[in-house]
Amino acid sequence: MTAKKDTLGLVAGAFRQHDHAKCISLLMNAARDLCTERGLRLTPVREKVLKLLLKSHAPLGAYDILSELAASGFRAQPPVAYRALDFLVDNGFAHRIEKINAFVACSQPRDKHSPIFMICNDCHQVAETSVRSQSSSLDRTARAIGFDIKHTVVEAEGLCAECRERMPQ
Amino acid sequence: MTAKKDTLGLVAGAFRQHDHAKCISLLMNAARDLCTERGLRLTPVREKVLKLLLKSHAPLGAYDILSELAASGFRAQPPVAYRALDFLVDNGFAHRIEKINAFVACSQPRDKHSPIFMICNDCHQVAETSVRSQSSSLDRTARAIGFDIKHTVVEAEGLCAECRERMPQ
DNA sequence: TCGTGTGATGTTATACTATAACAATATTAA
DNA sequence: TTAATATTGTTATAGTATAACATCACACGA
Ligand SMILES: [Zn+2]
Ligand SMILES: [Zn+2]
Ligand SMILES: [Zn+2]
Ligand SMILES: [Zn+2]
Repeated sequence: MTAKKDTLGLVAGAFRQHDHAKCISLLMNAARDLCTERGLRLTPVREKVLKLLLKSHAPLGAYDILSELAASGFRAQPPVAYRALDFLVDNGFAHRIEKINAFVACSQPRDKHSPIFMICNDCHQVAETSVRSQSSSLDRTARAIGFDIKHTVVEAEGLCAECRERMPQ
Repeated sequence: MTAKKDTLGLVAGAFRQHDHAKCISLLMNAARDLCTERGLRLTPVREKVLKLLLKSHAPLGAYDILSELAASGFRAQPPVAYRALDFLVDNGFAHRIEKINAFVACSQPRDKHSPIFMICNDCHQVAETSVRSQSSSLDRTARAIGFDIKHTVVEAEGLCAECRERMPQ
């Protein structure tokens, strides 16, 4: 019960009322600052892709991004999108969602974390939460068998609370 | 500490010494029995695909399976492999591993479960474990935000104990 | 300032993964 | 038997991702 409070604190914007304009500018600024701090280059195409990901909390496929880049006057061959996405993912500004071959902006780019995604099959929005703890089944099992985890994928698909309430019956 | 014992009990064959011939025949028989019990048809192509998946604990891509089907005289258009795999996955005889677009035979086809995969980047074997409990971070978070989970993807990639020991230095 | 090395982008081509659509056949049940 | 249903055969195409190599931009020491 007390744990839930903490967990809730980590729930990203999607599925929750929030000031999304503020959400966007906050994350955009965070990215700019982090790049400066770390000597990374947030080039025009990289910045544009991050902006596209931040526009909503719905995940975008690489080819969705490619179309939008083209519409904005960028070069639009697949490697352009994939390279920008690789940069954003490698540096923690975005995550790849394996289940749906899509990408979302990270909601906590400052903290190293293992993201957990809840993918709503109805509204197609995605909520990001994360675990910093070593208490997940995954970590416990890995330790038990001596497996050294480099990266984790934790995703759930189903219905978000809002869509469930809106459901017939 | 006591929990680890239970967790270990769920670890599948891969990464552990085991009688793999027995492992294969056990799972093959389980599939045949379950199909009989449930009125499912383990047709030749479906049985062949399951055999291919059971041959090792390494995951196979759909097109790997397609080649092997062709080599065994089966028709070899993509839908043939995908349909057989869909049947096996839908009925719990195999799982899809999202991170690597590949398939493995399930190691506990009798029990409904949410599988967890540990994918070794060196030997490319995969160990399946599972959680029946509602105690994972995923379940706790889902309950906290009212998200209704239909399916989960939990995968870790890294190095298995054996490969880590074999590593230079 | 000029090279020079590094990283980033441009571009073509291709590889890999998956499904739509419809025809043909086999199985099951009325 | 016949009709409904499930499975398989086949062609074509959609969707996702990367290899390879050319060119360009920028940082930094000479
Ligand atoms: Zn927002
Ligand atoms: Zn994140
Ligand atoms: Zn085995
Ligand atoms: Zn399983």
